[in-house]
Amino acid sequence: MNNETQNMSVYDILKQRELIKQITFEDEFKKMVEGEKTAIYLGIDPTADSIHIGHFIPLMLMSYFQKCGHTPIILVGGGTAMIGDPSGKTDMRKMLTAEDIQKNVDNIIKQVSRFVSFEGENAAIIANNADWILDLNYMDFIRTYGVHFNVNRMLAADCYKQRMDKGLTFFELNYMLMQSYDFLQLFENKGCRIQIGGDDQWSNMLSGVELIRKIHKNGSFCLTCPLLLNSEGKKMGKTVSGALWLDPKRTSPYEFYQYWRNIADSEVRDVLRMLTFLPMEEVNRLSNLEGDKINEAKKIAAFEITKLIHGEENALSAKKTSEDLFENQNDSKNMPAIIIDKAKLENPNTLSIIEAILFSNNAPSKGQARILVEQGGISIDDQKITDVHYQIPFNDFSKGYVILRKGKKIFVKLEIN
RNA sequence: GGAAGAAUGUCCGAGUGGCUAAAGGAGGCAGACUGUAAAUCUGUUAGCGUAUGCUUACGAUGGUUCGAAUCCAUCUUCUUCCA
Repeated sequence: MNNETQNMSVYDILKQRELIKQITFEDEFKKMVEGEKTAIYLGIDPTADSIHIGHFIPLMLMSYFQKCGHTPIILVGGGTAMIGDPSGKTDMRKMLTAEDIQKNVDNIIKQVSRFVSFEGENAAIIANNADWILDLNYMDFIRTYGVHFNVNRMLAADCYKQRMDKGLTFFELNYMLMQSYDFLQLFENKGCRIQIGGDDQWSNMLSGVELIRKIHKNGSFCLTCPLLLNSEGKKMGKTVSGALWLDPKRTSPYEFYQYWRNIADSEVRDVLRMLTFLPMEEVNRLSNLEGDKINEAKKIAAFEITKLIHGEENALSAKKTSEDLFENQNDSKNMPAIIIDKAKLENPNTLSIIEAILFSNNAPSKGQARILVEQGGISIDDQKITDVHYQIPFNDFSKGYVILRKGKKIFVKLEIN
Protein backbone atom coordinates (compact mmCIF):
# COMPACT_ATOMS: atom_id res chain seq x y z
CA MET A 1 0.00 0.00 0.00
CA ASN A 2 1.35 3.38 -0.89
CA ASN A 3 1.33 6.54 1.17
CA GLU A 4 -1.63 7.96 -0.56
CA THR A 5 -3.96 5.21 0.57
CA GLN A 6 -2.46 4.58 3.99
CA ASN A 7 -5.07 6.45 5.94
CA MET A 8 -8.01 5.82 3.69
CA SER A 9 -10.77 3.37 4.39
CA VAL A 10 -11.43 0.70 1.84
CA TYR A 11 -14.64 2.49 1.00
CA ASP A 12 -12.79 5.69 0.14
CA ILE A 13 -10.23 3.83 -1.95
CA LEU A 14 -12.87 2.03 -3.96
CA LYS A 15 -14.81 5.23 -4.40
CA GLN A 16 -11.76 7.12 -5.52
CA ARG A 17 -10.84 4.48 -8.06
CA GLU A 18 -14.46 4.14 -9.17
CA LEU A 19 -14.46 0.46 -8.45
CA ILE A 20 -17.99 0.31 -7.12
CA LYS A 21 -20.76 -0.08 -9.60
CA GLN A 22 -23.68 -0.94 -7.37
CA ILE A 23 -23.86 -1.29 -3.64
CA THR A 24 -26.53 -2.04 -1.06
CA PHE A 25 -27.13 0.27 1.88
CA GLU A 26 -24.22 2.48 1.01
CA ASP A 27 -24.16 4.64 4.14
CA GLU A 28 -24.49 1.68 6.44
CA PHE A 29 -21.78 -0.10 4.49
CA LYS A 30 -19.39 2.82 4.79
CA LYS A 31 -19.93 3.01 8.53
CA MET A 32 -19.33 -0.69 8.95
CA VAL A 33 -16.10 -1.02 6.98
CA GLU A 34 -14.72 2.04 8.72
CA GLY A 35 -15.70 0.87 12.16
CA GLU A 36 -14.85 -2.81 12.19
CA LYS A 37 -12.91 -5.51 10.43
CA THR A 38 -15.05 -8.04 8.72
CA ALA A 39 -14.78 -10.81 6.17
CA ILE A 40 -15.69 -10.43 2.58
CA TYR A 41 -16.28 -13.05 -0.03
CA LEU A 42 -15.90 -13.51 -3.73
CA GLY A 43 -17.26 -16.56 -5.49
CA ILE A 44 -15.35 -18.10 -8.35
CA ASP A 45 -16.83 -20.83 -10.48
CA PRO A 46 -14.35 -23.59 -11.14
CA THR A 47 -15.71 -24.23 -14.61
CA ALA A 48 -12.33 -23.60 -16.25
CA ASP A 49 -8.87 -24.43 -15.00
CA SER A 50 -7.78 -20.82 -14.98
CA ILE A 51 -9.32 -17.58 -13.95
CA HIS A 52 -9.52 -15.00 -16.68
CA ILE A 53 -9.57 -11.29 -17.00
CA GLY A 54 -13.17 -11.06 -15.87
CA HIS A 55 -12.09 -12.06 -12.38
CA PHE A 56 -9.42 -9.43 -12.31
CA ILE A 57 -11.35 -6.47 -10.94
CA PRO A 58 -13.16 -8.35 -8.18
CA LEU A 59 -9.80 -9.74 -7.10
CA MET A 60 -8.38 -6.23 -7.03
CA LEU A 61 -11.18 -5.34 -4.67
CA MET A 62 -10.38 -8.30 -2.48
CA SER A 63 -6.83 -7.12 -2.34
CA TYR A 64 -7.83 -3.63 -1.26
CA PHE A 65 -10.09 -5.06 1.42
CA GLN A 66 -7.30 -7.22 2.74
CA LYS A 67 -4.85 -4.35 2.79
CA CYS A 68 -7.32 -2.43 4.88
CA GLY A 69 -7.44 -5.21 7.43
CA HIS A 70 -10.44 -7.19 6.30
CA THR A 71 -10.35 -10.91 5.69
CA PRO A 72 -10.90 -12.15 2.13
CA ILE A 73 -12.72 -15.39 1.60
CA ILE A 74 -12.42 -17.00 -1.78
CA LEU A 75 -15.37 -19.25 -2.30
CA VAL A 76 -14.85 -21.77 -5.04
CA GLY A 77 -18.11 -23.09 -6.30
CA GLY A 78 -17.33 -26.79 -6.22
CA GLY A 79 -20.98 -27.42 -5.50
CA THR A 80 -22.61 -24.84 -7.71
CA ALA A 81 -20.41 -25.81 -10.63
CA MET A 82 -22.62 -28.83 -10.68
CA ILE A 83 -25.50 -26.61 -11.68
CA GLY A 84 -23.92 -23.87 -13.77
CA ASP A 85 -24.93 -20.25 -13.58
CA PRO A 86 -27.46 -19.39 -16.26
CA SER A 87 -26.96 -15.63 -15.92
CA GLY A 88 -26.37 -14.07 -19.29
CA LYS A 89 -25.99 -17.43 -20.93
CA THR A 90 -28.24 -18.38 -23.75
CA ASP A 91 -27.63 -22.07 -23.47
CA MET A 92 -27.39 -24.38 -20.56
CA ARG A 93 -23.82 -25.13 -19.63
CA LYS A 94 -22.54 -28.62 -19.78
CA MET A 95 -21.85 -30.20 -16.46
CA LEU A 96 -18.41 -31.04 -15.17
CA THR A 97 -17.21 -34.11 -13.35
CA ALA A 98 -16.09 -33.89 -9.76
CA GLU A 99 -12.44 -34.55 -10.70
CA ASP A 100 -12.41 -31.77 -13.30
CA ILE A 101 -13.76 -29.40 -10.74
CA GLN A 102 -11.16 -30.32 -8.13
CA LYS A 103 -8.35 -29.84 -10.63
CA ASN A 104 -9.71 -26.45 -11.58
CA VAL A 105 -10.04 -25.44 -7.95
CA ASP A 106 -6.37 -26.18 -7.30
CA ASN A 107 -5.28 -24.04 -10.21
CA ILE A 108 -7.53 -21.18 -9.29
CA ILE A 109 -6.18 -21.02 -5.75
CA LYS A 110 -2.68 -20.72 -7.10
CA GLN A 111 -3.62 -17.78 -9.28
CA VAL A 112 -5.66 -16.04 -6.64
CA SER A 113 -2.64 -15.91 -4.37
CA ARG A 114 -1.28 -13.19 -6.65
CA PHE A 115 -3.94 -10.89 -5.29
CA VAL A 116 -4.48 -11.88 -1.72
CA SER A 117 -2.11 -13.17 0.90
CA PHE A 118 -2.73 -16.43 2.71
CA GLU A 119 -0.54 -15.36 5.57
CA GLY A 120 -0.73 -12.91 8.43
CA GLU A 121 -3.43 -11.80 10.78
CA ASN A 122 -6.19 -11.51 8.24
CA ALA A 123 -5.00 -14.27 5.94
CA ALA A 124 -7.30 -15.10 3.11
CA ILE A 125 -9.49 -18.16 3.48
CA ILE A 126 -10.52 -20.65 0.84
CA ALA A 127 -13.98 -22.09 1.16
CA ASN A 128 -15.70 -24.57 -1.07
CA ASN A 129 -19.45 -24.64 -1.22
CA ALA A 130 -19.36 -28.34 -2.03
CA ASP A 131 -18.86 -28.70 1.74
CA TRP A 132 -22.37 -27.58 2.50
CA ILE A 133 -24.28 -27.84 -0.75
CA LEU A 134 -23.73 -31.46 -1.65
CA ASP A 135 -25.18 -32.76 1.60
CA LEU A 136 -28.29 -30.64 1.51
CA ASN A 137 -31.53 -32.41 2.11
CA TYR A 138 -34.05 -31.24 -0.43
CA MET A 139 -37.09 -31.13 1.81
CA ASP A 140 -35.24 -29.46 4.66
CA PHE A 141 -33.80 -26.93 2.31
CA ILE A 142 -36.96 -25.84 0.61
CA ARG A 143 -38.87 -25.73 3.88
CA THR A 144 -36.25 -23.67 5.66
CA TYR A 145 -34.96 -21.43 2.93
CA GLY A 146 -37.19 -21.86 -0.09
CA VAL A 147 -39.98 -20.01 1.66
CA HIS A 148 -37.89 -16.84 1.62
CA PHE A 149 -37.67 -16.67 -2.15
CA ASN A 150 -40.35 -15.08 -4.22
CA VAL A 151 -40.40 -16.56 -7.69
CA ASN A 152 -42.08 -13.55 -9.24
CA ARG A 153 -39.24 -11.40 -8.05
CA MET A 154 -36.64 -13.87 -9.17
CA LEU A 155 -38.04 -13.97 -12.65
CA ALA A 156 -38.02 -10.20 -12.78
CA ALA A 157 -34.27 -10.24 -12.16
CA ASP A 158 -32.22 -9.08 -15.08
CA CYS A 159 -30.10 -12.16 -15.27
CA TYR A 160 -33.09 -14.38 -15.91
CA LYS A 161 -34.92 -12.05 -18.24
CA GLN A 162 -32.94 -13.00 -21.29
CA ARG A 163 -33.73 -16.59 -20.55
CA MET A 164 -37.45 -16.02 -20.46
CA ASP A 165 -37.96 -16.38 -24.17
CA LYS A 166 -35.38 -19.11 -24.55
CA GLY A 167 -36.65 -21.26 -21.73
CA LEU A 168 -35.19 -21.56 -18.29
CA THR A 169 -35.08 -24.85 -16.46
CA PHE A 170 -36.00 -25.20 -12.82
CA PHE A 171 -32.59 -26.73 -12.32
CA GLU A 172 -30.93 -23.48 -13.34
CA LEU A 173 -33.34 -21.32 -11.42
CA ASN A 174 -31.90 -22.90 -8.32
CA TYR A 175 -28.59 -21.21 -8.90
CA MET A 176 -29.83 -18.11 -7.15
CA LEU A 177 -30.89 -20.07 -4.10
CA MET A 178 -27.55 -21.82 -3.92
CA GLN A 179 -25.61 -18.61 -4.13
CA SER A 180 -27.76 -17.01 -1.47
CA TYR A 181 -27.28 -20.02 0.72
CA ASP A 182 -23.50 -19.75 0.28
CA PHE A 183 -23.56 -16.24 1.59
CA LEU A 184 -25.72 -17.30 4.49
CA GLN A 185 -23.31 -20.09 5.38
CA LEU A 186 -20.33 -17.77 5.27
CA PHE A 187 -22.21 -15.15 7.23
CA GLU A 188 -23.11 -17.60 9.98
CA ASN A 189 -19.85 -19.51 10.16
CA LYS A 190 -17.12 -17.13 9.09
CA GLY A 191 -18.53 -13.77 10.03
CA CYS A 192 -18.65 -12.75 6.40
CA ARG A 193 -20.81 -9.71 5.87
CA ILE A 194 -19.96 -8.61 2.36
CA GLN A 195 -20.15 -10.29 -0.98
CA ILE A 196 -18.53 -8.83 -4.03
CA GLY A 197 -18.80 -9.83 -7.63
CA GLY A 198 -19.10 -8.64 -11.19
CA ASP A 199 -22.05 -6.52 -12.10
CA ASP A 200 -23.70 -9.46 -13.84
CA GLN A 201 -23.97 -11.11 -10.43
CA TRP A 202 -26.00 -8.32 -8.89
CA SER A 203 -29.34 -10.11 -8.72
CA ASN A 204 -27.85 -13.29 -7.33
CA MET A 205 -25.94 -11.39 -4.71
CA LEU A 206 -28.87 -9.22 -3.80
CA SER A 207 -30.99 -12.23 -3.09
CA GLY A 208 -28.30 -13.47 -0.69
CA VAL A 209 -28.33 -10.18 1.15
CA GLU A 210 -32.08 -10.34 1.43
CA LEU A 211 -32.04 -13.90 2.68
CA ILE A 212 -29.61 -13.02 5.46
CA ARG A 213 -31.55 -9.93 6.41
CA LYS A 214 -34.76 -11.94 6.58
CA ILE A 215 -33.26 -14.58 8.80
CA HIS A 216 -30.90 -12.57 10.96
CA LYS A 217 -32.31 -9.07 10.68
CA ASN A 218 -28.70 -8.08 10.48
CA GLY A 219 -26.34 -6.21 8.26
CA SER A 220 -25.11 -7.99 5.19
CA PHE A 221 -24.00 -6.22 2.07
CA CYS A 222 -23.05 -6.79 -1.47
CA LEU A 223 -21.35 -4.65 -4.01
CA THR A 224 -20.54 -5.11 -7.63
CA CYS A 225 -17.57 -3.80 -9.51
CA PRO A 226 -17.77 -2.45 -13.01
CA LEU A 227 -17.16 -4.79 -15.89
CA LEU A 228 -13.99 -4.09 -17.78
CA LEU A 229 -15.15 -2.72 -21.09
CA ASN A 230 -13.14 -1.53 -24.04
CA SER A 231 -13.88 1.60 -25.97
CA GLU A 232 -16.48 -0.21 -28.04
CA GLY A 233 -18.36 -1.22 -24.96
CA LYS A 234 -17.42 -4.86 -25.21
CA LYS A 235 -15.81 -6.88 -22.49
CA MET A 236 -12.08 -6.51 -22.53
CA GLY A 237 -9.77 -9.46 -22.52
CA LYS A 238 -10.78 -11.12 -25.72
CA THR A 239 -7.92 -12.10 -27.97
CA VAL A 240 -7.60 -13.84 -31.29
CA SER A 241 -7.28 -17.15 -29.57
CA GLY A 242 -10.15 -16.47 -27.21
CA ALA A 243 -10.01 -15.07 -23.72
CA LEU A 244 -6.99 -13.49 -22.14
CA TRP A 245 -6.04 -15.98 -19.44
CA LEU A 246 -4.05 -15.41 -16.32
CA ASP A 247 -2.43 -18.81 -16.66
CA PRO A 248 0.94 -18.42 -18.43
CA LYS A 249 0.42 -21.76 -20.14
CA ARG A 250 -2.63 -20.39 -21.86
CA THR A 251 -1.51 -16.82 -22.44
CA SER A 252 2.21 -16.20 -22.28
CA PRO A 253 3.44 -13.23 -20.23
CA TYR A 254 4.65 -11.66 -23.46
CA GLU A 255 1.22 -11.89 -25.12
CA PHE A 256 -0.32 -10.71 -21.91
CA TYR A 257 1.96 -7.69 -21.80
CA GLN A 258 1.28 -6.94 -25.45
CA TYR A 259 -2.44 -7.03 -24.90
CA TRP A 260 -2.23 -4.20 -22.39
CA ARG A 261 0.44 -2.40 -24.38
CA ASN A 262 -2.01 -2.22 -27.28
CA ILE A 263 -5.10 -0.86 -25.58
CA ALA A 264 -6.82 2.18 -27.03
CA ASP A 265 -5.90 5.63 -25.74
CA SER A 266 -9.31 6.05 -24.22
CA GLU A 267 -8.89 2.91 -22.17
CA VAL A 268 -5.66 3.92 -20.49
CA ARG A 269 -7.24 5.59 -17.51
CA ASP A 270 -9.68 2.77 -16.80
CA VAL A 271 -6.97 0.19 -17.03
CA LEU A 272 -4.58 2.05 -14.76
CA ARG A 273 -7.23 2.89 -12.23
CA MET A 274 -8.85 -0.51 -12.04
CA LEU A 275 -6.05 -2.94 -12.74
CA THR A 276 -3.01 -1.44 -11.09
CA PHE A 277 -2.18 -0.27 -7.59
CA LEU A 278 -0.56 2.92 -8.83
CA PRO A 279 -1.61 5.94 -6.76
CA MET A 280 -4.39 7.95 -8.31
CA GLU A 281 -2.12 10.95 -8.68
CA GLU A 282 0.08 8.92 -10.96
CA VAL A 283 -2.91 7.43 -12.76
CA ASN A 284 -4.22 10.88 -13.51
CA ARG A 285 -0.86 12.16 -14.62
CA LEU A 286 -0.32 9.22 -16.98
CA SER A 287 -3.76 9.17 -18.45
CA ASN A 288 -3.58 12.87 -19.24
CA LEU A 289 -0.55 12.45 -21.45
CA GLU A 290 -1.29 13.47 -25.00
CA GLY A 291 -0.29 12.37 -28.44
CA ASP A 292 2.32 9.67 -28.66
CA LYS A 293 3.36 10.41 -25.07
CA ILE A 294 0.50 8.25 -23.96
CA ASN A 295 2.53 5.27 -25.07
CA GLU A 296 4.54 5.83 -21.93
CA ALA A 297 1.39 5.30 -19.90
CA LYS A 298 0.55 2.15 -21.83
CA LYS A 299 3.98 0.73 -21.18
CA ILE A 300 3.64 1.37 -17.48
CA ALA A 301 0.16 -0.10 -17.42
CA ALA A 302 1.28 -3.19 -19.30
CA PHE A 303 4.26 -3.66 -17.02
CA GLU A 304 2.32 -3.18 -13.81
CA ILE A 305 -0.45 -5.52 -14.80
CA THR A 306 1.93 -8.18 -16.05
CA LYS A 307 3.94 -7.88 -12.85
CA LEU A 308 0.85 -8.38 -10.77
CA ILE A 309 -0.14 -11.53 -12.59
CA HIS A 310 3.14 -13.08 -13.61
CA GLY A 311 5.63 -11.60 -11.19
CA GLU A 312 8.30 -9.00 -11.65
CA GLU A 313 10.78 -11.21 -13.47
CA ASN A 314 8.36 -12.25 -16.18
CA ALA A 315 7.09 -8.71 -16.53
CA LEU A 316 10.61 -7.39 -17.01
CA SER A 317 11.33 -10.00 -19.58
CA ALA A 318 8.09 -9.31 -21.45
CA LYS A 319 8.89 -5.62 -21.41
CA LYS A 320 12.44 -6.25 -22.61
CA THR A 321 11.22 -8.48 -25.42
CA SER A 322 8.74 -5.85 -26.52
CA GLU A 323 11.34 -3.11 -26.51
CA ASP A 324 13.77 -5.28 -28.41
CA LEU A 325 11.20 -6.11 -31.02
CA PHE A 326 9.63 -2.74 -31.50
CA GLU A 327 12.29 -0.26 -30.56
CA ASN A 328 15.69 -1.87 -30.97
CA GLN A 329 15.70 -3.31 -34.44
CA ASN A 330 14.32 -6.68 -33.68
CA ASP A 331 16.81 -7.95 -31.22
CA SER A 332 15.90 -11.59 -31.12
CA LYS A 333 17.09 -12.66 -27.71
CA ASN A 334 13.71 -13.00 -26.06
CA MET A 335 11.62 -13.75 -29.08
CA PRO A 336 9.48 -16.87 -28.98
CA ALA A 337 11.30 -19.58 -30.91
CA ILE A 338 9.95 -22.38 -33.07
CA ILE A 339 12.17 -25.29 -33.94
CA ILE A 340 11.45 -26.87 -37.28
CA ASP A 341 12.32 -30.48 -37.80
CA LYS A 342 13.90 -30.99 -41.22
CA ALA A 343 12.42 -34.44 -41.35
CA LYS A 344 8.94 -32.97 -41.41
CA LEU A 345 9.52 -30.81 -44.45
CA GLU A 346 7.91 -31.71 -47.72
CA ASN A 347 11.28 -31.45 -49.32
CA PRO A 348 14.05 -32.00 -46.76
CA ASN A 349 16.46 -29.80 -48.62
CA THR A 350 14.48 -26.63 -48.56
CA LEU A 351 12.02 -24.73 -46.41
CA SER A 352 9.24 -22.99 -48.27
CA ILE A 353 7.81 -19.74 -47.01
CA ILE A 354 4.39 -21.35 -46.76
CA GLU A 355 5.70 -24.13 -44.57
CA ALA A 356 7.52 -21.66 -42.37
CA ILE A 357 4.28 -19.78 -41.77
CA LEU A 358 2.40 -22.95 -40.99
CA PHE A 359 5.03 -24.33 -38.64
CA SER A 360 5.11 -21.08 -36.73
CA ASN A 361 1.32 -21.15 -36.33
CA ASN A 362 0.83 -17.92 -38.17
CA ALA A 363 -1.85 -19.32 -40.43
CA PRO A 364 -4.35 -22.15 -40.11
CA SER A 365 -4.00 -23.42 -43.66
CA LYS A 366 -1.84 -23.17 -46.73
CA GLY A 367 -4.43 -21.05 -48.45
CA GLN A 368 -4.40 -18.53 -45.63
CA ALA A 369 -0.62 -18.56 -45.58
CA ARG A 370 -0.57 -17.85 -49.29
CA ILE A 371 -2.91 -14.91 -48.87
CA LEU A 372 -0.69 -13.51 -46.15
CA VAL A 373 2.32 -13.65 -48.42
CA GLU A 374 0.47 -12.27 -51.41
CA GLN A 375 -0.76 -9.33 -49.39
CA GLY A 376 2.68 -8.48 -48.15
CA GLY A 377 2.14 -9.52 -44.56
CA ILE A 378 5.24 -11.67 -44.19
CA SER A 379 8.87 -10.76 -43.77
CA ILE A 380 11.91 -12.93 -43.29
CA ASP A 381 14.80 -11.20 -41.56
CA ASP A 382 13.25 -7.83 -42.39
CA GLN A 383 12.96 -8.72 -46.04
CA LYS A 384 9.37 -8.58 -47.27
CA ILE A 385 8.44 -11.76 -49.11
CA THR A 386 5.68 -11.58 -51.69
CA ASP A 387 6.44 -14.68 -53.73
CA VAL A 388 4.48 -17.64 -52.47
CA HIS A 389 7.08 -19.98 -53.91
CA TYR A 390 9.91 -18.40 -52.01
CA GLN A 391 12.25 -20.93 -50.46
CA ILE A 392 14.19 -19.88 -47.39
CA PRO A 393 17.78 -20.85 -48.10
CA PHE A 394 19.33 -22.93 -45.34
CA ASN A 395 22.24 -20.52 -45.53
CA ASP A 396 20.04 -17.95 -43.83
CA PHE A 397 20.10 -20.17 -40.79
CA SER A 398 23.86 -19.98 -40.47
CA LYS A 399 23.48 -17.54 -37.60
CA GLY A 400 21.28 -20.14 -35.91
CA TYR A 401 17.87 -18.77 -36.74
CA VAL A 402 15.74 -16.72 -39.04
CA ILE A 403 13.16 -14.17 -37.95
CA LEU A 404 9.72 -14.51 -39.41
CA ARG A 405 7.48 -11.54 -39.02
CA LYS A 406 3.74 -11.49 -39.61
CA GLY A 407 2.09 -8.14 -39.87
CA LYS A 408 3.44 -5.45 -37.65
CA LYS A 409 3.42 -7.07 -34.32
CA ILE A 410 4.04 -10.76 -34.52
CA PHE A 411 7.61 -12.04 -34.52
CA VAL A 412 8.80 -15.61 -34.37
CA LYS A 413 12.31 -16.92 -34.34
CA LEU A 414 12.65 -19.99 -36.53
CA GLU A 415 15.35 -22.53 -35.90
CA ILE A 416 15.98 -25.54 -38.00
CA ASN A 417 17.04 -28.92 -36.86
C1' G B 1 -50.76 -34.53 -25.52
C1' G B 2 -52.41 -31.30 -30.10
C1' A B 3 -51.19 -27.35 -33.93
C1' A B 4 -47.84 -24.13 -36.51
C1' G B 5 -42.96 -22.61 -37.61
C1' A B 6 -37.53 -22.71 -37.53
C1' A B 7 -32.39 -24.98 -38.14
C1' U B 8 -27.44 -21.68 -43.55
C1' G B 9 -20.24 -20.34 -43.12
C1' U B 10 -16.72 -17.58 -36.72
C1' C B 11 -21.50 -14.86 -35.53
C1' C B 12 -25.97 -12.32 -37.44
C1' G B 13 -28.64 -12.99 -41.83
C1' A B 14 -30.41 -13.34 -47.39
C1' G B 15 -31.33 -17.19 -50.50
C1' U B 16 -37.16 -21.50 -52.49
C1' G B 17 -34.35 -26.53 -58.47
C1' G B 18 -28.96 -24.96 -62.38
C1' C B 19 -25.95 -18.14 -63.07
C1' U B 20 -24.44 -20.63 -55.25
C1' A B 21 -18.31 -21.99 -52.07
C1' A B 22 -23.72 -19.41 -51.08
C1' A B 23 -25.90 -11.72 -51.11
C1' G B 24 -25.31 -8.21 -47.07
C1' G B 25 -23.51 -7.01 -42.26
C1' A B 26 -20.45 -7.93 -37.94
C1' G B 27 -15.98 -10.02 -36.49
C1' G B 28 -10.88 -11.82 -37.95
C1' C B 29 -6.36 -11.27 -40.87
C1' A B 30 -3.20 -8.31 -44.10
C1' G B 31 -1.88 -3.52 -46.68
C1' A B 32 -1.84 2.15 -46.65
C1' C B 33 -1.75 6.18 -43.02
C1' U B 34 0.24 6.40 -37.77
C1' G B 35 2.23 6.45 -31.99
C1' U B 36 2.85 -1.25 -31.28
C1' A B 37 -3.50 3.79 -30.48
C1' A B 38 -8.28 5.11 -32.52
C1' A B 39 -10.73 6.54 -36.94
C1' U B 40 -10.54 6.02 -42.23
C1' C B 41 -9.54 3.70 -46.95
C1' U B 42 -8.07 -1.01 -49.74
C1' G B 43 -7.63 -6.22 -50.13
C1' U B 44 -8.91 -10.83 -48.04
C1' U B 45 -11.70 -14.40 -45.08
C1' A B 46 -13.85 -23.54 -46.45
C1' G B 47 -9.62 -27.18 -47.75
C1' C B 48 -6.03 -28.79 -51.57
C1' G B 49 -3.60 -26.98 -56.04
C1' U B 50 0.54 -22.10 -59.96
C1' A B 51 -3.97 -22.88 -62.45
C1' U B 52 -8.43 -24.79 -65.94
C1' G B 53 -9.94 -27.55 -61.47
C1' C B 54 -10.91 -31.02 -57.51
C1' U B 55 -12.81 -32.13 -52.45
C1' U B 56 -15.92 -31.00 -48.40
C1' A B 57 -20.06 -27.73 -46.75
C1' C B 58 -26.62 -24.85 -45.76
C1' G B 59 -29.33 -29.74 -38.40
C1' A B 60 -28.96 -35.75 -39.41
C1' U B 61 -30.11 -39.85 -42.66
C1' G B 62 -32.25 -41.55 -46.97
C1' G B 63 -34.95 -40.37 -51.62
C1' U B 64 -36.80 -37.60 -56.32
C1' U B 65 -33.94 -35.22 -60.40
C1' C B 66 -29.37 -34.77 -65.83
C1' G B 67 -28.81 -31.27 -61.57
C1' A B 68 -30.82 -29.95 -54.55
C1' A B 69 -29.26 -25.17 -49.35
C1' U B 70 -33.83 -25.06 -52.29
C1' C B 71 -38.62 -30.66 -53.61
C1' C B 72 -40.19 -35.46 -50.71
C1' A B 73 -39.78 -38.97 -46.32
C1' U B 74 -37.99 -40.14 -41.56
C1' C B 75 -35.32 -38.46 -37.37
C1' U B 76 -33.04 -34.70 -33.92
C1' U B 77 -33.12 -30.00 -31.61
C1' C B 78 -35.38 -25.30 -30.73
C1' U B 79 -39.44 -21.52 -30.80
C1' U B 80 -44.60 -20.04 -30.67
C1' C B 81 -49.82 -21.08 -29.84
C1' C B 82 -53.52 -24.49 -27.57
C1' A B 83 -54.31 -28.30 -23.39
